[in-house]
Amino acid sequence: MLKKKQETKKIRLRFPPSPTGPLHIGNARTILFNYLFAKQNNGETVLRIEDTDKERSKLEWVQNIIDELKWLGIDWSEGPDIDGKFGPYKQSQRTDIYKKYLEKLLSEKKAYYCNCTSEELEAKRQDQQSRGLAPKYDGKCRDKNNISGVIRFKIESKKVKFNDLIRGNVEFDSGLLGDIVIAKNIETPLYHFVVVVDDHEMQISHVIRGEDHLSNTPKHILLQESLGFNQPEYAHLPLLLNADKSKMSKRAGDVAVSDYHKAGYLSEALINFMALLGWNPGTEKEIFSMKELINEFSLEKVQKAGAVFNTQKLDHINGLYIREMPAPILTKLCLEYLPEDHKNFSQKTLEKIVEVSKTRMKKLSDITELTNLFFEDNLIYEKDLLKWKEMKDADIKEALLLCDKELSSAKKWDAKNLEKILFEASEKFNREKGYPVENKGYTLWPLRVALSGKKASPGPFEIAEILGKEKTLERIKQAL
RNA sequence: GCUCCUGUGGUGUAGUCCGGCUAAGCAUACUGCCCUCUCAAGGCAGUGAUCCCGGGUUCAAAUCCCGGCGGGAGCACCA
Repeated sequence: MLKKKQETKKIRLRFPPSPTGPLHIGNARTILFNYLFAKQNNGETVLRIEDTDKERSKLEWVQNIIDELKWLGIDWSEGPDIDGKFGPYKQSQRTDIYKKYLEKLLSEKKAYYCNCTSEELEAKRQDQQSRGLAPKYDGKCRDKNNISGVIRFKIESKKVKFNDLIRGNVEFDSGLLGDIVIAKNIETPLYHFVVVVDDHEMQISHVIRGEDHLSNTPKHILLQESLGFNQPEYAHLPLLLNADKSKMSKRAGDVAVSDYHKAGYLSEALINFMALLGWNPGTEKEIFSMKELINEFSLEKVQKAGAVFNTQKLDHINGLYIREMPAPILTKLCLEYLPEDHKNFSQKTLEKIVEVSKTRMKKLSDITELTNLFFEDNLIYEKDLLKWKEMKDADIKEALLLCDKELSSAKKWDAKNLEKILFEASEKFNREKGYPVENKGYTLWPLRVALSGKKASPGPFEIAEILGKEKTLERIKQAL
């Protein structure tokens, strides 16, 4: 039945962020689902900036939203940056359109001016709540014929039913609502009103939004009915939750896409992870490119319960993408997390550094800590760290001396050859000292610590190859 | 308080519509083993869910019905 409607009607989705802050991760996920649904159905997408709240909306946030969406690989067919046939795409520039409909409602007596004071309203609200009633406007100004004040929309008391593509049939009693304010004045319409007008004007076919809007839907439907608009299809996505299961937008921590961007998450990984929050393909596959998501996404497979945003899983997926990434590209992305003097290193060397470190990375920013050993002139570490198991200090020294000697005469300076040389040295050393022959730790551990200054690092051969002969021998001497 | 949505291991989820094939699959996290000079990565294994609870229907229920309880969201001259 859904199919039939779609055949006759063009699929048009909208991305409606509000520029009162940076692009929120929950918002980004909602937009992603809109995007996937649109792309899959060959539909069009509209980026609509919901900036009717002049106090809180800022231009810089509009830019942040556009930048981060593009970074994520989400594009749109119409929007404030590229325009389109249903523009303008910032609500703050659409006042005339809203005004027209506002006047229509007013003249048809479907809306009216109200000049109750906020103190008065607040008192009534308190009273209603204390009596166990849902707080709602009592309709005092309904028939007063005021000519100024806020504009209220007359909500008729009835059962409002609609079909949600994810939740099925949903029913609300609009009698519990009370007349809602749809505009502060004729020039300043409010959210519920503009959203309904714009969705109609922009010919939006499907409204896919967060579950927090589920109980707002009857207001929108009533408004549509009064205005004579068609009703779009609705789908309400489960909310993104904090670890304590509260709504994620109410968290103070990292909730902006730009936070994750800066921390070094890859856009592909973030997209993959976000898609899995509330959706699954019904198979055991869980690594998806955007292209695959577009093919395999379906609203029917969207979960109904809220999904906790689990950073551990994000880290895992991100690590996976990092490991899969070709060295040149990964290196380029890592550049900004490397110290300034990385410019003294050749592209080839930087690639090697990244290559030997990438299995340890969860995020791009990890590269800083993981690779500082390659960029520092003098390593600072406790001499004790050089000791493998219960080795004697004298033996550590001897092991390092041996490494120094063998490496000094190495002809081919690459990891593979160095490994061969050092394995032989290790065997020789263990035999002389009476250590277990196969345990290479007696030489390799002191060597690796001498080269890295860390208890965990890439192997000594890789490090040596990257450092080069001169620097390698220098570090060994410093450790002695 | 009222309304609506929702409820499978710590987390994301499969299975729920069309009851039995799985006393619950996968992934993550955690633990251990293997690999190994270390840490990762990789391979293997394990801990962890009486499927929110209580009734009912049935030969049989995570799956159907009823009643509770828990969680969340919304009830703005914010969006």
